[in-house]
Formats: sequence, structure tokens, C-alpha cells
Amino acid sequence: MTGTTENQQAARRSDATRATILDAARERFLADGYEKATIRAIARDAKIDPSMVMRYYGNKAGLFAAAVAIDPGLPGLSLEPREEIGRTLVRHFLTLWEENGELTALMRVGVTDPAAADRMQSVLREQMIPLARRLGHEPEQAQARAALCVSTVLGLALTRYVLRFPASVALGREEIVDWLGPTVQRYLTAPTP
Amino acid sequence: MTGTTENQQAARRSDATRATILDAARERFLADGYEKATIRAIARDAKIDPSMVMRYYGNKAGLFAAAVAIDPGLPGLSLEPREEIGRTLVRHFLTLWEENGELTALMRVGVTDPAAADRMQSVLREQMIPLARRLGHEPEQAQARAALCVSTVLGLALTRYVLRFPASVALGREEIVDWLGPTVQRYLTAPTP
DNA sequence: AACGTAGACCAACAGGTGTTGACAGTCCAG
DNA sequence: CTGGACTGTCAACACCTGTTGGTCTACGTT
Repeated sequence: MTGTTENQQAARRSDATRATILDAARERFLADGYEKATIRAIARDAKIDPSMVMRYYGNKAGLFAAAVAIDPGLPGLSLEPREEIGRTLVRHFLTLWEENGELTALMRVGVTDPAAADRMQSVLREQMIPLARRLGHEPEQAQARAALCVSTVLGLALTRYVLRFPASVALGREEIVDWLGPTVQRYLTAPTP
Repeated sequence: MTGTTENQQAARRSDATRATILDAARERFLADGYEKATIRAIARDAKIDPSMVMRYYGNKAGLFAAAVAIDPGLPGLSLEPREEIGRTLVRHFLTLWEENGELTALMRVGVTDPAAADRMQSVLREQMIPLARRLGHEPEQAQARAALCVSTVLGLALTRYVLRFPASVALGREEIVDWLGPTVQRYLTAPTP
């Protein structure tokens, strides 16, 4: 872990430190949000000097950007049977949120910071709207339907993972799929009401 | 406005100032969130001294509490015809959010601050769950169904009023009612899937 | 008219923030 | 073995934060 010099990207000796910082940053941003998660606290967690954070990530914004770099990766959903796409989508988002705590951090910040909000929106723009379009809707319809789907899953994420309402946390995984799946399905495939 | 002394609650001479502060606070909290909305900035907006804010509201938390005191006031919804309750509920929440910017502020803060999060949850506890129960569900069912409804409307509020996703902002009021109404209706009245 | 009190202002405090620069130790290439 | 680049440490800067106490003004009551 400390001697190899010929990697694809010139493995630096400081990679371990970099990773430690990033882990601590993710944890802090997730727990406290952007403003309250101070560089000093993150550095303390990582047991390094605050100035190292600056050296490696430029500034606080850069650190945050590095900490929440994530790929939503909606898989080739057009392959799914059309009647199952709602449930599949909901299931996919559930695992996504449960595996990546960064998403909670991103939401905490996005609510105040336009740049982070835009990052969240990109999922809608680049993945959900094209998906709705692939399902045969004209542009406006695709926009509206995709917005409704995103609002559905983000609403659940908000009450369950961010605000942690007990009633929402108590819901079982498959219970959620059973309720929200048909909803998303309807938003995507039902005729306009 | 400046001479009456015998009101129900001893109208103070400073009431105008108090109101000015509260207005400025609401605006700032709404725009910036809790941490970024500084007392100094609020005082500057209200064109008074920062120390007055402390004098009248104790501290920053007290000011925030006073700024977002709001009553969701779900009306006597049990009077509504059972088949229309979904649409009525959605319509009610839409006007609520559009008339009270404080709700956006509350959400911005609740995402980071547990106390504010709890305040949001109280709507669920004290209004939605009883409503679901009044519709004839046993306790657990009522909890789950109410959580789904809250998640639905908060999801819309999040994408439309807080994050301001264009695709969500573009939705028309009745369009939202047409899509979300049946969803909420199903969460409240459909048999468990 | 005189007094007590509440409203408003000012200056300052103590602490925390992101960020910077100079210095010492460590590793590898020449 | 010697240079130079990289990793890490320490102390400090300039600024902004919430909050406090003292002081002057103006009103309402007696």
C-alpha cells in the first residue's frame, strides 16, 4: 500500500490521507449539513491538520463536491417489462439511498445551496425525463411525468432518511414498493387524467 | 396606531418594531436557511440594531421559533365525501404552501435541525394519523398510510417550492391535483396491497 | 412638571470560521 | 550522497458570529 509507483494515475503516498479525509467529510456533511460541518471538525475526525484539507481539496466547496460525487446509474430500464417499471424504479431508488449516505448529505445541502440543488436536478434532467420519453410521451408530458416520479421518491427519502419520521422509517422495504410502485407506474404509463 | 394603551394584551409601543423584525426574519430564514441567515443581516433588513432582536426574542432559536409559528389547520375533512378526500387534501396543502413562505423556511431548517424536524412531524402525528384513523384504519395501518400521504405532499413541496426544479414548478395547480389526488386517495382508502 | 420606565443605539466581548504561509521531516531520483 | 519534491505541523491572519452591558432618548403616569 506504500511502495507502488507505477499505477494508472501515479499513486501518491498521500492517498491514504486523502481517503481518510473524504470519509470523515462524508460523515460530517451527512450528519451536520454544509455550514455546521466545519473543516476543523472534519480534520479532527480524520486526525490530520485542517491545512491538509485545503491542500488536497482547495477549499470547502471542493471538499464537498468530492465527498458527494455519485452516480445514480439508472440501469437499462427500457429492458424491463413495461408493467413492472414502477416497482423496479422504486426498488432501485431504495437501494441507492440505503447504500449511499452521501445522498442524504446532498439533500441536506441542496435545500440551501443552489449548486447542490442543481446537482440533484441533473438526475431528473438526464435520467428520468429521457426515461419518460422512451416510454412514448411527448416532451411536455415527459417533463411533467418525470417530475412527479422524482417528487414521489424524493418525498419518501425526505421523510424516511433525512427527517426520519418514525412512521416513515417504520415502513418495510417491500411495503414501500407495494404502495409507491403503482404510483410511479401510473405517473409513467397511465393516460393523462 | 401609537396611542392606544388599553388592549387585550397591553399593546406595547414596540409592536411595530417587533413585527418588522419578524417579517425580515421570515424572509431571511426562507431565503438562506438557519445558519446563513444571521441576526445581523436580519437586523439590517429591518433597519434596527441587532441587540433589539435579542431583547425581544431572547436568542436566535427563539426568533426562528417565533418566525415559523404556523397552524396547518386541516379543516373538518371528515365532512368531505369520502371519494373526494384525496383531491381536497392535495388542494389544501397547495394553498397552504403558497400562502405561507414560512413552511419553506421550516423545511430548509428541519432538514438540519432536529427541533424543526420534530415540528414538521407534529403535523403528521396530530393531524394526518388521526385523519387516517377516522377513516377506519387500525393504528399501524393508519400510521403507514398517513406517512405515505405526508411523503407525497412533502415530496412535491420539496421539488416545487424548495429545490425549485423547473419541471416541477411548471406543473399547473389543477394538474397536480389531478395526478396527486388519486394517489393520496389510494393511500388513504384503498385496501392494503 | 418631574419621575420612572421602556425603547433604541453603540461599542465591545469571546469564540469560531475558512484560509494562508513559513517551517521541519521523509522519500525517491540523479 | 545530494537535490528536490512531497507530506505533514504550527501559528497566525482577517473576518464574522451570537450575545451582552452601558448609555442616551422619549414617552406615559402621577
